[in-house]
Amino acid sequence: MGRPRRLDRAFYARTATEVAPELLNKVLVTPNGTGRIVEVEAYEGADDPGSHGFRGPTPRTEVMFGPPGRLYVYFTYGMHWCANVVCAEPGQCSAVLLRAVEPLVGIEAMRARRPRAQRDRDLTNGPAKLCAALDIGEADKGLNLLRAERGITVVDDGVGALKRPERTTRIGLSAGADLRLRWYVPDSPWVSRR
DNA sequence: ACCGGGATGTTCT
DNA sequence: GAACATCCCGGTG
Repeated sequence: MGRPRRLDRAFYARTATEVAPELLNKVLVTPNGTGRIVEVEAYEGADDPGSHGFRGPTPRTEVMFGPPGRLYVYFTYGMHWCANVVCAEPGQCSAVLLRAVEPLVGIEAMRARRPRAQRDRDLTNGPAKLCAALDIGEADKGLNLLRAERGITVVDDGVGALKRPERTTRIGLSAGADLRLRWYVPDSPWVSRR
């Protein structure tokens, strides 16, 4: 296992549907902690009624239409931040929602930022939970993962891709609920749900 | 275990 | 005014 390597532009410059399963087992790095990605969902553009970009770019979603390797961060339900990795070439809409990570570094600080979590497995097993645990929010909108802007990036630490990731429909949608664009690490206790 | 509802504010119709 | 890529809590079985 070599030194951790930052994911590059070529990795992200494909459709989210291609990138998403390959993001499993990669490591999300922030100044506030790190976690292994164990659950993701792909969101495409015009073909995907579940995507925020389905009806074209808006001030909120323009990051998803921009260059790959940026962070699309959005605010939802009046309370929660969620984070996506932007994929594909500029002009296309494609992004991968980070739904769950396994804490690796900084778990004590994550406990402090998630005081309601009774068990460690509840710290980061949801898209808004992991953003709270790692303090990802408004300030991180559009940041460049390729340059580790604000200290945030995704690295490959050599663990390797999953041979057989579990694949299901996405969670929490009405439109596009039939598309099977969710992947997770089988048997991981850190996944949001089975 | 499952289920229902409240919190909370931005975005879009 | 409705919907929302969510989370948390309190009910019941």
